[in-house]
Amino acid sequence: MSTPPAKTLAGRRAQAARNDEVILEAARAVFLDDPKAPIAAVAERAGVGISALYRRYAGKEDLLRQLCHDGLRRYIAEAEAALAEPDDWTAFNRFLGRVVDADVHSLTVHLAGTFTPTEEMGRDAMRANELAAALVDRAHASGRLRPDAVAQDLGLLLEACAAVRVPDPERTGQLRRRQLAVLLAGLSTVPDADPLPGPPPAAGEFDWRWRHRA
Amino acid sequence: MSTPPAKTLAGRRAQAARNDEVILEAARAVFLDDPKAPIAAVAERAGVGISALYRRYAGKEDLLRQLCHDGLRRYIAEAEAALAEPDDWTAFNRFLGRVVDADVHSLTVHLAGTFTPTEEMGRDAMRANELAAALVDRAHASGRLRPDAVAQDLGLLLEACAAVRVPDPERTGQLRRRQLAVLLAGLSTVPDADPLPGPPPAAGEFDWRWRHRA
DNA sequence: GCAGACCGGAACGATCCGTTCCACTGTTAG
DNA sequence: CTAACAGTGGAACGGATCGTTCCGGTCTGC
Repeated sequence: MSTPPAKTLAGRRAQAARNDEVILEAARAVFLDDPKAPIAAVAERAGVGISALYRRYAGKEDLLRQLCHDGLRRYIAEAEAALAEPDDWTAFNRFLGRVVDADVHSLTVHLAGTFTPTEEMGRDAMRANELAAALVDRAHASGRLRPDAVAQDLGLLLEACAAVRVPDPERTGQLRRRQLAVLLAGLSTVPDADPLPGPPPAAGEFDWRWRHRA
Repeated sequence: MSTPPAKTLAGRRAQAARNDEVILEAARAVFLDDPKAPIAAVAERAGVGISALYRRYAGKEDLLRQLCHDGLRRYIAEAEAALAEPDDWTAFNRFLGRVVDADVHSLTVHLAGTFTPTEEMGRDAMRANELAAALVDRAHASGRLRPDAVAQDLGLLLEACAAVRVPDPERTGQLRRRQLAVLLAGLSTVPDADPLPGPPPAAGEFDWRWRHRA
């Protein structure tokens, strides 16, 4: 037993293990393109049958939840990585660039509400918020972030970038980077700027995604 | 004949005429909230039966098209009104504020693709682009708009604002205004700004909405 | 007072999609 | 070598949704 031929792609077991990844990858691509896509589309994209999906996930909701949780974890990982960066403003900058490039936000936002979140997700979401707030604090400390920007503005910013969409995925990435650059410039300190209008976004105002969805 | 009682709200005719508006208003509200809402939802919101809808529109697609065309006309009207403003930068500013407040973009973007556009809409879309380009030109002339911003950036900007969404519509409006303020600050001229990355959005890159939608 | 505009809403038919089920295949344990 | 079986493809099912049609009823305008 145990890897009879040492080759990495032998046997049914290995094939199955590889399918694990293929399916997740396909699901990510498909649901990123259309959050309401049928499950069959995922199977087709992955080049497997529907059974291969149902063997791994209890149902569509289960798959969606896992996918979304992965996105959340990625977000946290990027935040932690950015916090290791010594320069405050660079950390802030780098973090946003990474998150936008990884398209984490689309997953999180467009999929939230299509499943009932686990408690662990709730905890992770809290941690994500804390990390983001820490990055914003440091950005404020650097003096490069305009004083009336708040942590929740990150949500707005990421949503804005995720909204950019053209048929070609690569081009989409470029345009999102452009959008991000504009937004970052808008959030930067300038001498004679008018203050941002209206009450700033509050803490709970974006968590509604993690709860209902009538 | 002709208005036997001079009152504004008498008779079946008047009721019918009023329904015209009520239905359009309901349709706007419903499809703004969910572009894939069933037609029955519009009828319910309007407080009328389904027949009242089908008496006025050949089908769902017809209603959607009309709704979207109205949005386009509103966009054009706002652009023309803004062009009458003497100060270049103020015109640019005012125009965007109005369009964001009127939520024109949501209609246009989320509904496009759900119907086959008429030729007149194609012409109107062209005119809209010309007017927007004129506003951008004037904004450039004022020296307040950063030189590497192009007309197509308006599309990106409006999309970003429309992406902001919370349950309460009024609050949504406030947050969009905030978003707009950040974006405008980002598009404003500042002395030592880094140039915007990547190739700028090109002319045809957003017209794909007006064509297919597999 | 009657023809018909106008309307409400039930009913229909088509479509779509999540899930189940079963036959099949190559693998692995003994 | 072979009997079990994990793993799979994909057809089929049942439920839900939704656009559209249709019919019976009501009130107006002449």
